[in-house]
Amino acid sequence: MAETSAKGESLLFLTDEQLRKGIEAMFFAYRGFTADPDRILETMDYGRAHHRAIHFINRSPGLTVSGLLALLGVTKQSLNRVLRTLFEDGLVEARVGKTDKRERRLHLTEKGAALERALSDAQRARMRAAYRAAGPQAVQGFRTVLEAMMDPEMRRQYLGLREEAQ
Amino acid sequence: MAETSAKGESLLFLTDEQLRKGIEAMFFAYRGFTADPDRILETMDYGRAHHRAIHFINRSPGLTVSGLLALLGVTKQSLNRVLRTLFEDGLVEARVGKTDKRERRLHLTEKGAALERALSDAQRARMRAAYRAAGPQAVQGFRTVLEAMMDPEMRRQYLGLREEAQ
DNA sequence: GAATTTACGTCAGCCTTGTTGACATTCCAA
DNA sequence: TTGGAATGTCAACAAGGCTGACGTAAATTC
Repeated sequence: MAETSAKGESLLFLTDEQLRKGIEAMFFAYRGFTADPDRILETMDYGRAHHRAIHFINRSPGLTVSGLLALLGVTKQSLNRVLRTLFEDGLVEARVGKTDKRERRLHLTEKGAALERALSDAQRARMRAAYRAAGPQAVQGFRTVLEAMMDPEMRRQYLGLREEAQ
Repeated sequence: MAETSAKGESLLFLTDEQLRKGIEAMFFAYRGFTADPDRILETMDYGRAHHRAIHFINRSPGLTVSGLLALLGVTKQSLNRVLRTLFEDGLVEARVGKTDKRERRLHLTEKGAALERALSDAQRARMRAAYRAAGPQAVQGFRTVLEAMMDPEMRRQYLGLREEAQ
């Protein structure tokens, strides 16, 4: 992949110092990345874990619990604690699977969708500003490097998004 | 900034869908980013918080506690718990400041430096593989977008690295 | 039709890492 | 000399990870 650019021209970008800069960039940028939604969440009684669940349920309506578990990479006990509060507060609802009645298909309620919008609007605003400042070429590179940094299994999840909703 | 590229050519990279992909890329990539050091840390009795402290002390020997506090963005009580175990285990040592004797200048011991090397070797290996696969142009874009995504204060910290050691 | 496996929930307990609040010490600087 | 900065520390609490064990209903397999 990335056969395009002059890859062999110079390996200066692979020095330990360059890599360290990249590592710190990830650290600091991730803080910015989560800062805006975190501010919204803390006014309610939610945390980042709730945000992640809401995000993926919104992205793939009808997602099963085990599907969500695989995406988030946590234990079911941990996820359940979060899901329970989302059910109780009426942000998420579970519908029994049509073909397999053991499954619980997760959907956002109107209220849940509203929160999702608030959270992702905030997060997208920052992302949009960063993208705009950096330009399309940089965005392309950004995505390429991030994708290469994922574990293979996560990369599958990331790339195979479209076909795993119901 | 980034006056270089054809910025006005097309704004397709700013669609909500593109932004959502970017958001998920950050999420999944960050998991990969921390996975290797995490594996090493959990064999010892340490966590990610220890890693972060060790990283920044290594980068800026002689860093003060409050300097580290600012970099990490946590409370002193939280940091202190971590620092204490690092002192006890002989990975970090504190030297009283020369000019200001209230300050405790933090340094890695040989043992601490060894752990730092192990952790950053693991993390750099993944970063290097990603960089190599993506190519220098992509790496440039990656860094540009991440930098734009940081909070201004964090960007200062990130860019002003070199001059804050003792 | 019985046995097993799968999907899910739940109880209990533990750990790390974050938080707030309060208080003490030391030392620099005005 | 006095205020404030740099630091440590005690206590208590919360979020959100984890493991282990157990239960139930539905699907699947033998």
